[in-house]
Amino acid sequence: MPTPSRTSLVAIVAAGRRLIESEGLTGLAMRRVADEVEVQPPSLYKHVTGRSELIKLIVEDVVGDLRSSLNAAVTGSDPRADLVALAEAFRRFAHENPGAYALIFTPLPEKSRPDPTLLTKAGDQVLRTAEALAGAEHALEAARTITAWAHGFVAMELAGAFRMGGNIDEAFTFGAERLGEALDSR
Amino acid sequence: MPTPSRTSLVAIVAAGRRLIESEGLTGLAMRRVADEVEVQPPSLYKHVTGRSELIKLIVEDVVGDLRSSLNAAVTGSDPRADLVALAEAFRRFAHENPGAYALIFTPLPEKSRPDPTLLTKAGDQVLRTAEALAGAEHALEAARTITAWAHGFVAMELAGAFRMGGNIDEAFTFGAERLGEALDSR
DNA sequence: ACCTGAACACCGTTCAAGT
DNA sequence: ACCTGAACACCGTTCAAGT
Repeated sequence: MPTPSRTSLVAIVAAGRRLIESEGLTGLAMRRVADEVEVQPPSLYKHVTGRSELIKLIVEDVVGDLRSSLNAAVTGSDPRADLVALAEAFRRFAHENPGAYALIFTPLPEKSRPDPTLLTKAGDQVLRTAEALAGAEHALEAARTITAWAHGFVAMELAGAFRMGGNIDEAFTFGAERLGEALDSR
Repeated sequence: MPTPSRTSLVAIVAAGRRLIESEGLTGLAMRRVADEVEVQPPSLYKHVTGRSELIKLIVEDVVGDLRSSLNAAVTGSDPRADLVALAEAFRRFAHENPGAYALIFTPLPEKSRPDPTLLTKAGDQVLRTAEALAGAEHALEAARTITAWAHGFVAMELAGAFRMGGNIDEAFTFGAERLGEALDSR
C-alpha cells in the first residue's frame, strides 16, 4: 500500500531556506533539513536529487521573491524615480534576506545554478526602466550598469567591506542619483 | 631534539589558494592541503589554528595581490583615464583569480574575514582617484560607487548571470565611462 | 510509493605518543 | 618542536528492507 508523503518539496525548500538564512550555506545540512521536516535524511532523496539541487531550488525561490519585490517597486511615472525605487527595493530585499540573497550572484556549481530564464524575468523590470531612461540602443548596457552597482553595493555591505566610516545610506543614495543622471539620455 | 618543519605557512597558504582556484571553497579540504604540502593533516594545525584561519590567510594573500594590481594600473595623469584603468585592472585580476577573488566580498564567518586595514589599503588607490575626480567632500561616496559597480559587474560575470546576450566587454566600458562622467565634478 | 536503518566514503579536529 | 596514527563527531549519499 502506497504511503502518503510525510513531507513535501515546498516544506523542504522552505526549511532549507530558513537554515541558510540563519546559518549560511554551511548550515544547510541534509540531516538538519530532514530534522526540520521531521523525516529521516534518506527520505529527502525522494523529493530532491541531492543537496546541489536543493540549493538550486532555494535560489530559484529567492529569485522569484526578488522579482516580486522589484515589480512592486516601480510606479512607471518617471524613470529616474523608478530607478531610485528599484535600487531601494533591491537593497531592502537583500537586507531582509541576506543569507539567501548572497546565493543569487555567488559562483555556484552548475547543478545549483538557477534557471537562467528566472534571472532574466527578475531583471526585466530593471531592463524596462533602463530603456525608458537610456533609450533602446543602450537599454541592456544601462540595465547591467545599474544591476552591477546595486548588487556590488549590497554585496560589499553584507560582507562587511565598508569599513572606512561615512554614511552608508547616503553613499547608496548618492550612487543611485549619479547613475540616474549618467544614464539619462532623454 | 627539535624536528625542523617539513612545511611552512607560506607553502600551506599557496597550496590552499591553488585548491580554491581549481575547485572552489569546497575543494579546500585540510586533508588535500596536507597532501599538497606532503604532511599528515594534523601537522597543519602547528601552522594554522584551523580551516577558518587558513581561509582568512588566503583571502588576505589575494587582497594583497589585488592591491598591487590596482596600484600598478594608475598613471596619475588624468583621473578619468585612471578610473578606466583601475576598473580594467580590477576586472582583469578577477578573471585571472576567479576562485580567490570570489572570497574577497563574500559573506564569510568572522574568523575567516580579512583584516579590515588590508581591505582599506587595497581600496586606497580607488579612493585617491575618486577624490581627484569628485572632490574631497564626495571622495568616499564616489569611491564606493566605483568599487560597488566594478565588483558587482565581475561578480555577476563570474556567477554567469549575464545571460541576455549583448557584448559584455562593451557593457563594462560603457559603465566605466558613464561613471567617469557622472562622478566628475571638476 | 514513500520511509527507514545501516552502511560507505568522506569531512575537520583533537590528542597521546613518537622522534 | 614538529610530526604521526588513531579516534571522535560530523557530513552527503546509497540501498536493501519494511509498510
